[in-house]
Amino acid sequence: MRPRTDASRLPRDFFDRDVHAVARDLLGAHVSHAGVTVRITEVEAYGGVGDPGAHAFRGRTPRNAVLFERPGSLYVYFTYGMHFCSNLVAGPHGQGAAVLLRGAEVVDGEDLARVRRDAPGKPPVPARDLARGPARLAVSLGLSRPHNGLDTVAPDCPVRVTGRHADPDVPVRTGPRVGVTGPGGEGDSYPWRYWLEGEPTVSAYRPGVLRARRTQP
DNA sequence: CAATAGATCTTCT
DNA sequence: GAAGATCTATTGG
Repeated sequence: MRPRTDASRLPRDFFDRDVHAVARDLLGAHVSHAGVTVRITEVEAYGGVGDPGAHAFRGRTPRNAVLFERPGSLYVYFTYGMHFCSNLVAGPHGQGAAVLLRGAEVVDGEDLARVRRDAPGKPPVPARDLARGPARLAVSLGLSRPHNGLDTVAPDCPVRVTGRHADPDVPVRTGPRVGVTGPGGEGDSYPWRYWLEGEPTVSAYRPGVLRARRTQP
């Protein structure tokens, strides 16, 4: 038997490339943390400064500072008052580009993922929904604020990114990014969402919608 | 099944 | 002050 080649951590060079190449090649890769391993089936590319849909669009701020760290860094942000989403910073260094992890299949540690995802008194979450959607994925992996900024390339990093691109026989599909409003969302200019065709763990497409006001106009 | 509203709070303008 | 790279429950067809 040949030793498994997908057990090694993806190196800096993997991440220090164009964000679209990194996004495509992350499909089928594995991410492990805190006893759970997932296989990535859906991602989105965010181009950094110059990409109207990206957090880095208006340059570096305290919140998005990690986007400007070394490629391979983990950018975890808090949104909608209750959810965390995770990204892997891509190259070139300093541009602010990153790949949002949007959907994955739990391939190890399903019991742990279930503990994190199941709500008391409610029916159990179907297996395919454990990491379907960026916030659900972060919950299954146990990722939140303290993990922001971790360097996944480092040998001792608790977050491991392993494996390579997807099975060449499985087509990669592309489309507009989910939940992005205005320029950078729908339209032909930013079909920057990538997923593996036929995977049940790919999140449902939902156009960006402006939320209704909470207060009087 | 599709559409919508509510939850909840950080961030930047 | 307002919007946000979301999720869930609920309502309506």
